[in-house]
Amino acid sequence: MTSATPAPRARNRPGEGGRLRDDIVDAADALLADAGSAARLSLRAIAREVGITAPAIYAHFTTKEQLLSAVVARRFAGLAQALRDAEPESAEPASTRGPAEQRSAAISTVRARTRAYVAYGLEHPGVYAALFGPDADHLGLTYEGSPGEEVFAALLDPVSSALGDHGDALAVATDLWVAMHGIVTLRSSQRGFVWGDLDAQLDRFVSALLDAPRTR
Amino acid sequence: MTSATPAPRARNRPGEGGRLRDDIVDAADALLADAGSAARLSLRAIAREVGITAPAIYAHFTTKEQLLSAVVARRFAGLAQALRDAEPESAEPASTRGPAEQRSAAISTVRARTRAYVAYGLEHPGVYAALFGPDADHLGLTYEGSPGEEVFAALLDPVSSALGDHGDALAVATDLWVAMHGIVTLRSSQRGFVWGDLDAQLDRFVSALLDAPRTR
DNA sequence: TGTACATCAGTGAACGCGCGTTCACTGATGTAC
DNA sequence: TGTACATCAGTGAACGCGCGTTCACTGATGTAC
Repeated sequence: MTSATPAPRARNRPGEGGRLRDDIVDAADALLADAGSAARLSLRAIAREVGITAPAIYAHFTTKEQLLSAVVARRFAGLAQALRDAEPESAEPASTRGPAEQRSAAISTVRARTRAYVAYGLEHPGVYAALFGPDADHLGLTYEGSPGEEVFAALLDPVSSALGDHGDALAVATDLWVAMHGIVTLRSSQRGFVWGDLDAQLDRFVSALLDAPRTR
Repeated sequence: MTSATPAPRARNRPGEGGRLRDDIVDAADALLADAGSAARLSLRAIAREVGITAPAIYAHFTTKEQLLSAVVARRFAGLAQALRDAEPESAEPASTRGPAEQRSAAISTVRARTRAYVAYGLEHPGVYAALFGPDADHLGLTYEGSPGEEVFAALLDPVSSALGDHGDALAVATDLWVAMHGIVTLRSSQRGFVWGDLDAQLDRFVSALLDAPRTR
């Protein structure tokens, strides 16, 4: 990770300057993962991490904000992928399913994705804060609509499957998002509090909000 | 509130320098309420707001952190008081109550206090972030235990009354806190999201977590 | 009622810091002859 | 195989900024005689 003495960087060959761009984003991402928040992330620190002087960054990003946007966009995509990749522990074959089995499979997917979301947030609070924290909207991110939309969709889909016509899937998914966000940020900032078991807490929310029996 | 041209301040008389201390805390509090976060709050800005030079602050606070702690401590007390003051809309006389009435009264208190908490947070996101945000623990606040403890107690008490022996009051109160925190912070930072009705959302959480019938 | 004095609330200049950003430049590399 | 040259990735110095904090001081006030 970060070394006290920055490694001097071998200069790229002409035509390969683009490589530096990736290295810069990588370094910014690594620092963001270590540091507490995007606000504490300075261009100069990123340059130090890469082994470069700060002005060299301007060949690839016209502004600090633009660089941060690149980092955050990549992380958003990564989080959405992590949710989609999260599989329920005991996935059964999709065939020979009645409606009840389908509902319970969808609930398992919800559980798996909420666990993935919370794990992602708790592992790197600084990254999470950059995505969903107080200054998230100042980063100039412009997806279609809200930047968290792809992530939210990965939650809304299985909730819809689980509820079918019986319930307001949008409201339930929103409530789940709120609960997960609360878990990640409060557990990160209130280290002194006596938090119970994480999975049990998540499970309480999923069960209560989806009217499902608890698994633990 | 803040004026562009700071009002020149009349010098306190000898022996009355202590007055400045209160004015400084008031100004810092006002700026915190306006600004987004404590990190953006500078000693010099506070001094400007009071109509004083920055070094004058050091007569009353040895450090910026100590000043912020004073502000935050006062706000914590204010939030706890706001919760305790929150009364259910239709409070009935305490006499002639059976167990069922007592439970429903306790649930009403829970509803009232959660509404008060969320209202407090949404009205002043900067203040709220200073109390419960990512950097809250760096403020050097030392109550007995965690600084939010008095606030948490104001929530735990009615939850305990509502549940009696049937349920884990600590877990439910914790979940409610998490949900409220999620509501406040996500609604503050994700302004672009289509949030539904606030009271309805809060109500869903209270009902789901306390196994109570929904009121709306 | 008048003067000398001590108190002390608050000032003004200065410090060193890290920041984002600009600018003119250097010097290793690949290419053309 | 050797030399001149153009490219361009990255450097180094400098800018103005606001910050927290320090220090020696000023000058209005209340008090003692």
